[in-house]
Amino acid sequence: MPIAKRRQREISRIRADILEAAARAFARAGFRRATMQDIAREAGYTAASLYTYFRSKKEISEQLARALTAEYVRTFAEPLPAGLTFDQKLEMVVARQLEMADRRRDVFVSLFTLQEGGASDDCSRRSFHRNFEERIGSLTDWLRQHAAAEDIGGHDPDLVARFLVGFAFALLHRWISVGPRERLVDRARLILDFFFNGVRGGSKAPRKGEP
Amino acid sequence: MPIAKRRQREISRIRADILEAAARAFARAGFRRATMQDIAREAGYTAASLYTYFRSKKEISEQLARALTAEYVRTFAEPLPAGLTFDQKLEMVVARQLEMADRRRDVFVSLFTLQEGGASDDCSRRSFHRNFEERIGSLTDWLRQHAAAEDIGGHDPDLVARFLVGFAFALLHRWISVGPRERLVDRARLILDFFFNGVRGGSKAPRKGEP
Amino acid sequence: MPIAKRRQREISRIRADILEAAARAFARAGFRRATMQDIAREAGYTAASLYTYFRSKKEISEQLARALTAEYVRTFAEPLPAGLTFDQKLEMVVARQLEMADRRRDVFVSLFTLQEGGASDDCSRRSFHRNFEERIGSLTDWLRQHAAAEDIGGHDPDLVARFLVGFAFALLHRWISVGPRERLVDRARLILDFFFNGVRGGSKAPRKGEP
Amino acid sequence: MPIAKRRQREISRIRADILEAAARAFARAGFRRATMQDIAREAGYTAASLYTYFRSKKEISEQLARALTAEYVRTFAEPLPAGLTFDQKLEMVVARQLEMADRRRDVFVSLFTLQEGGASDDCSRRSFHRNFEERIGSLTDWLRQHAAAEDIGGHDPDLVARFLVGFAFALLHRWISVGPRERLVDRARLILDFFFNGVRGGSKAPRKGEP
DNA sequence: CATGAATGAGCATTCATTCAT
DNA sequence: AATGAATGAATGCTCATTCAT
Repeated sequence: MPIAKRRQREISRIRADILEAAARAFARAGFRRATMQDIAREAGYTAASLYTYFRSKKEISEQLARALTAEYVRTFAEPLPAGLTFDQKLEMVVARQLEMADRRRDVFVSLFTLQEGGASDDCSRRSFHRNFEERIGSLTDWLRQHAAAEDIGGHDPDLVARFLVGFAFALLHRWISVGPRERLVDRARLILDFFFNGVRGGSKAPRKGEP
Repeated sequence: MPIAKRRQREISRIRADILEAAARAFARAGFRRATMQDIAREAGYTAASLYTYFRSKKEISEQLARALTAEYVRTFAEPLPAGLTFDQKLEMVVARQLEMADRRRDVFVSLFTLQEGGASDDCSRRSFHRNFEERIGSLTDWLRQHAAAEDIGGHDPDLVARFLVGFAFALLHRWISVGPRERLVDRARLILDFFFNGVRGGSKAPRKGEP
Repeated sequence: MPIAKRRQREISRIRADILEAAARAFARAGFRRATMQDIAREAGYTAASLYTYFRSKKEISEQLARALTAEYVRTFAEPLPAGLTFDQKLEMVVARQLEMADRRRDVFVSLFTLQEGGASDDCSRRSFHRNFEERIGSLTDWLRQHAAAEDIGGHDPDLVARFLVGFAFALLHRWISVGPRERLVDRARLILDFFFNGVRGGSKAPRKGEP
Repeated sequence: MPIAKRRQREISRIRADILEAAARAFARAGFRRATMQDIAREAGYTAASLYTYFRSKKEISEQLARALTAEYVRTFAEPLPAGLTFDQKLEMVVARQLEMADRRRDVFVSLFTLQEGGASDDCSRRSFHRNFEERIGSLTDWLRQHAAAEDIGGHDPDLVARFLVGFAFALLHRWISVGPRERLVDRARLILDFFFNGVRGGSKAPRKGEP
């Protein structure tokens, strides 16, 4: 039945579209404020139609969080070239993540905004938090696997992971603030420099005035 | 008319109490989900009574944001001992801020959560954002005033400021996640170390395993 | 054109099937709560398909009521053996009706439940009521035709008819309540006894304890 | 605090009013079809206001069913003059019930219509059924207490109770149908006659043509 | 001043119905 | 003929806000 197959694909496609639309709507207005109408409008449907593809607003946000997390985690899962030093590996991973953020702009803002939770009840806050922590956790795991203790100065990998995410948060916010005049991915080296060497760190390259 | 004066003070006191209550309510449930009833219960009033002191929920959130920002800015404004190096000054300022975060825990969570906006309309999002940026701005200004270019490695002060806030975000989130088993302020040195020297930075002191 | 004829029969058959399905769905959930999906599932179709055979949910319920009434009325219309006394005739008719109730259990429950109306507007309530009254009316007519005044103690046939239906209601409800451990038709004699002689009536047969 | 007392009474009064309004609305349109707006309009409030007094539509219907059942049960609970025969006692009880039906007309129709249930889920159907059966049960109990076996011809009291309710159903339906041209309570003797002696029973009084 | 009560504006969700395939 | 998908019209319920007491 290639027709059923096609249908299935079509449905998956539409579900993905709706999730994208939801990401935009959530990014713009937050989870609670974004109404089903908003999401529907963004997706080119009516609110009622969304219920053909998702059982509830809650399910939309959960699946969105899940999808974002999955995409995020995938940046670690994808294999790295053999024979790289830790520093090189980290640079690649950070670059991948920033590239992803560049590519999925609206969606990425949700990542730090979904705090409101995936739904109306308390378990939704948990749901968001769980997802956020899942991301931290996957980065922590990656560090444990690829970094020797001296690579991260003997620090707790969980803390290190959070600092890295903190950098991302900083850049993302700037990006939101000043607009996308620059690609995040171009800042990968900067983050790494900061991360490895600190503000006055070793990068001898002459600094250009930042925009 | 000292009686009018007293009344005025009383009102200011109550307004401050309500803002504190709102901060707790927002921290617990997010801006949208926290109802006027929630705030009122937290403050020991009924919802209707809040309207004696504030015109609307929006005004509450705005004033809260304003108050938080003011308190934050004050950590820069307060005079520093003369004759300190930049590094010492920054450590003091960071310590002050972390101490404030420790002291006003619930309130501080709002700072990163209020993203939902200060009210139902779009201008409220702006309002929150404006406040957030105001904080970045004041830190940037402080850096411009107190840091020579080489103190911050020739980087854009705005970027540096955001990185510092990124550190705070990282720690704060960890703190939310693992619970307040430790005071943030105790991590001031760690942040500074990281900030100045990076993950493998100079602090020769042996690292203890982080909890 | 025997093919058109066959098609016609097929359509009638399907319409009847759908009505049966609707009866089950209505019996289970009430008219309003039973959705077109419910009916369709019960009938082995999709909701959209029902519209091939009926213009609306309202039409379904109306036709169902009509069909039930018709079936009910048929219990009178079918000829009775000649030469019976009124009591014997009534017993036969009552037995026929109870037998019908036994046979079409689900459907029969609707009869007293459809009160909710045949549709969303007021005229549907009328519609149900009209059908209910039509049934009463046909029984009344039957009494007028077959009962001499003294057969029913000089009472108003309409009242007598309602009392008979009241008995049926009583038994039906018991049946719903205690489950179908017994066939209604077995109670025909009981009803007649009650009807003719009252609770302490003449049936000298020793009473067995009821279950 | 007589003021709190008064408030409490006022609230009880309003709650009772709303239940009455709900009874009218349900009687007119059935449980599902009657909207909160309908009830509110009937009660002279807006829909939102009802939520000050009841948590949900479901709670309204449950409390209504409870209240109706309680009022019904009270017709048995109230003491009867000593020294009456069973027949006399039953006549008094039946008269009380019919008088109640006369007095609370709208409410009483609900009694046989609420079938749709007290709410949207299945437990509501149960809820209604439970209430209906509770009424049957209380009548059954009353019969067990006051009727000797020969008083009810050795029949199962549960069955007898249902027959009595069947009579009420019959009259009530007639009443709805032909309008309230007569008071139900005036028919108490008729019911009793029928009940004790059947359609051709002993009452020698000349029958008048029924309206 | 504090509050109980009332309400208008919304919102998530359901469902009968339509229509292109 | 059968259906998956789309949708307008409701509907129960929430909540910020107002107001009389």
